[in-house]
Amino acid sequence: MPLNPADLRRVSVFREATDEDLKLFFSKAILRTVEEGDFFFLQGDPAVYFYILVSGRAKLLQSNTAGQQVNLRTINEWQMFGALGAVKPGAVYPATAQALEPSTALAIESAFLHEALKTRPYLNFGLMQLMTAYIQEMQERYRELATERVERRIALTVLRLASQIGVRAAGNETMIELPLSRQDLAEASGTTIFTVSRVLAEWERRGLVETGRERVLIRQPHGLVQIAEGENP
Amino acid sequence: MPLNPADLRRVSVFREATDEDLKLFFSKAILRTVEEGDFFFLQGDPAVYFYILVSGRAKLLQSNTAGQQVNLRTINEWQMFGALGAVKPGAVYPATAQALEPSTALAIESAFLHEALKTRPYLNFGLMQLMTAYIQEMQERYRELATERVERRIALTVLRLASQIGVRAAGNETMIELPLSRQDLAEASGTTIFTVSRVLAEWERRGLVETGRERVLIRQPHGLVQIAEGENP
DNA sequence: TCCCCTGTTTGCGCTGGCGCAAAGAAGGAA
DNA sequence: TTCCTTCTTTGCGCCAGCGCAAACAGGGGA
Repeated sequence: MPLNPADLRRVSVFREATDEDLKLFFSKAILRTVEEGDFFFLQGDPAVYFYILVSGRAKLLQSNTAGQQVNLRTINEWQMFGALGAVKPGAVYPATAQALEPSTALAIESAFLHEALKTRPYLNFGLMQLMTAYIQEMQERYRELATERVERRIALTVLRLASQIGVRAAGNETMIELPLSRQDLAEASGTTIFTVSRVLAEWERRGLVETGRERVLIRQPHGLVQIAEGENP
Repeated sequence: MPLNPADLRRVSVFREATDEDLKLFFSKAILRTVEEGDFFFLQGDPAVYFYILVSGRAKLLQSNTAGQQVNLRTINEWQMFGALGAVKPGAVYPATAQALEPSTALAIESAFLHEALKTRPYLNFGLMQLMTAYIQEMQERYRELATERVERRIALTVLRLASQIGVRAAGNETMIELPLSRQDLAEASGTTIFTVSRVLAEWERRGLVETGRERVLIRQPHGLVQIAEGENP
């Protein structure tokens, strides 16, 4: 699959870019290929590059000193990640980026984006939009984690991930396929794989989902929405 | 206390502003006074204004449908808040801002900031710095909430708040005074006032803190750091 | 000074969800 | 096909922390 500068326009931040800018950024980009489970960067590394995921899927995670992990977000094709370093030169990545499948990404030096920001208002706006949306998502998730019970949290997480990285199941309008392990869901909803497993098993008994190894198929999105929102489910 | 445009320079975003810009923003500002417990804005209101706290103290909080609250951040003098609306015109406040003490703030129309951003790179940079720092804090807090036990979370919260809004106790270098109720601490650390009360009582027994009505005095910051970081306290 | 309001403490019981261990599937490699 | 690895399930026990209720205390107003 040969990439060309115009592909960059699929990245939200570059939607308004001129063709010249696209060429310029493209010429500065290095293509990096990463195996499933390997890392684009580690929490604490100097944030020299930012990335644009071209193919595959990745996750941003943070670990505490004991090694326990939480998933901060899941990255889809044509999304930017690791861009915080462009704002604060000399910063380190506050999280780790790990490939969920074999993936490729364009790597561009943060310093280059940093310079570009000075003269291109559309970039500033685009980045701020991204950051704003992300802040809002994190605030919501924080509230959910603090106030909601596990089952609801898992439902909210599954629905959120479905809208972000889910794909419609073949031959069906409403069914959504999620290629995530119990571990991934546990880390994304702030619980353990045991609890996720039990909750999904219960949902399967009720016909809401169908589960498999590293896979969740949502059969009745509406049922999950009810659990996620219901007053006393 | 008469305010003048130069005071705006105490706001991080305006540090690099020209004197003319300060005058301009100042001329657009309305001074709002708010009683303790009252609101600058409510979650869901159209984000027409952003604010700069001039005196007092406030908190940003979010509630879920059942009315349970979480504190997102505590706002000190000369900090901006409610500025997300400037990025997305037509947005609503994603959180509620409530005064912790009698407070005053300058209110400026978001649309004005939005326009100003188009021609003033320093504003873009300043705002992004703020947003970046806030994203990192939220990510950390999210991880803490997901992976740490209550006592450690409370210690982390108290230390964080101490650095953000604490004041040195009179006549002592290391002791820090925090004017927060158990309720505030519970909402900021994602637990209940009962648990906060019990934990603080235990710390007081150990001589780490001194507590009072809506007040915590940190006697041994180092002791709290140990709890916050200790492998197996 | 007393009263009232609001915040805090504490005892008690309970349970949601964690954590381990061990067994059970599902793929992949050879 | 068989073996091995990795992921998932399930039973079981347990306890951290929640939630209620009721008593307690501090501070401000009259």
